[in-house]
Amino acid sequence: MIRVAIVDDHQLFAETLAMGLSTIPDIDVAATFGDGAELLDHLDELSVEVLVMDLEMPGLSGMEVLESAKTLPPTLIVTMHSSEDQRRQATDAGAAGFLPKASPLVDVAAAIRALAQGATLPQDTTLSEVLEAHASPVLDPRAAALTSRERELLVCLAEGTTSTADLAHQLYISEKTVKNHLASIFDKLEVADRAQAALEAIKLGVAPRS
Amino acid sequence: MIRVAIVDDHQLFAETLAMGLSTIPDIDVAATFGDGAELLDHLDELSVEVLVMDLEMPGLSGMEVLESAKTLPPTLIVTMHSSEDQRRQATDAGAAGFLPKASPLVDVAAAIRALAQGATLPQDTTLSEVLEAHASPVLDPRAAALTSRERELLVCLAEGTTSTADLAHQLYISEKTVKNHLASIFDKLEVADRAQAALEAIKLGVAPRS
DNA sequence: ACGCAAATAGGCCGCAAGGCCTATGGTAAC
DNA sequence: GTTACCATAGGCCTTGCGGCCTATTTGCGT
Repeated sequence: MIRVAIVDDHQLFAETLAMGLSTIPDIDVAATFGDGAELLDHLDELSVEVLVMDLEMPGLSGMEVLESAKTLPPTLIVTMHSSEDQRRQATDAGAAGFLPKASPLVDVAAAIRALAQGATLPQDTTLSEVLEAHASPVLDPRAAALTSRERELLVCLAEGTTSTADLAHQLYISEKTVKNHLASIFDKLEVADRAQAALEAIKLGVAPRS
Repeated sequence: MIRVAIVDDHQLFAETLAMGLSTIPDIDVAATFGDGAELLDHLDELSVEVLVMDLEMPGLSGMEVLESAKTLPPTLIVTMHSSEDQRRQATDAGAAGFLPKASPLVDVAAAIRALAQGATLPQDTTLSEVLEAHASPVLDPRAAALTSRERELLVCLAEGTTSTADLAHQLYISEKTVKNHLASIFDKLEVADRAQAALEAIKLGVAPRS
């Protein structure tokens, strides 16, 4: 779980980005702030691993935060007007990555993973390679232990197919096999029943959030 | 379920706004588009009830869309630089509402509900009253039939407390009562067991999405 | 060639879950 | 003051779930 803080003066953007990132199973949004001053007031208490910040902000701007604070976590700049100048300025000031707000969410997630591992984002054409290398979420060890068939079953479960008979029909296997798979799922996810398994599958990103 | 389309050239914003709005139980995001031309190409097929659009866009801007298209659904403008001029221009061109991107998500949701009912957002101080009037989601009739105690039980369920005994302890009631509540929940939500009830509770917004 | 894990399938058993019924005290509506 | 609904609680019964075994076939790695 990578702990992230978001700093952006547009509340709607900050809020929805927080929600979007929260749905990614290996990213946890610890807090969101409206400007740099707020951030610096609370950063110590939060043990944040990666910072996601806008440059344009009222009060303390992102640029000023980068320049003033010495001990920031690796910081990803996500900004609207991404000129070459800004980019250079920001990286000179200590930003570990720089993405335009036109990027898709998966790229932001990939960038966060890269920064969490101590990497910095290149500004040249190798950027897309770095992002692709970190494209897939780091699965929880419990979820990683699941076999492909167990994952299929979990998806059905999380979509509301809960009875043994229905699961058997939907997967073209016998009821006995369904129960076997379920038993090993319960074991691996450390849960007691179908209900908990379905909820856990969604939390871990194994099944989609409808 | 209010069907909404989002138009914004900043993919990250459009994507996360779509996710954020999707988590609101009475709002359904039918599609997102990157500029006005894309929107106009597909709008007919989608039967969208409310449009959420940025003004600043490459290609066909929001302003141009408002002026060119005659038969748009009620349109909410969500923009970054909200000057009085822009606001007047947009409403003159047919926008039914205007909010800055600094607004919280709940306000956007409230505005969408207002527009879906045919209202237009006022620009004066009565705006907050209108938003407050539409602040709470229009609950699914099935969820609306639940009693307060049944909702409490569903929240526990959706958070992973699935056994009768645990539920009884957590709510300070007997196991028998838990089963009674569950039975009426199954009846009202039209589900068969605890697993489906937990999933449905999250879908309907009765229980939080952790 | 061998071993290991996954996917399939079955048997057996005990307990919990879900269906269906009655009942009582409290409270809000009319 | 009567009606209606909610929250509480219990009994009874059947089915299905989950726990614990064994077993066969397939495929992958070495």
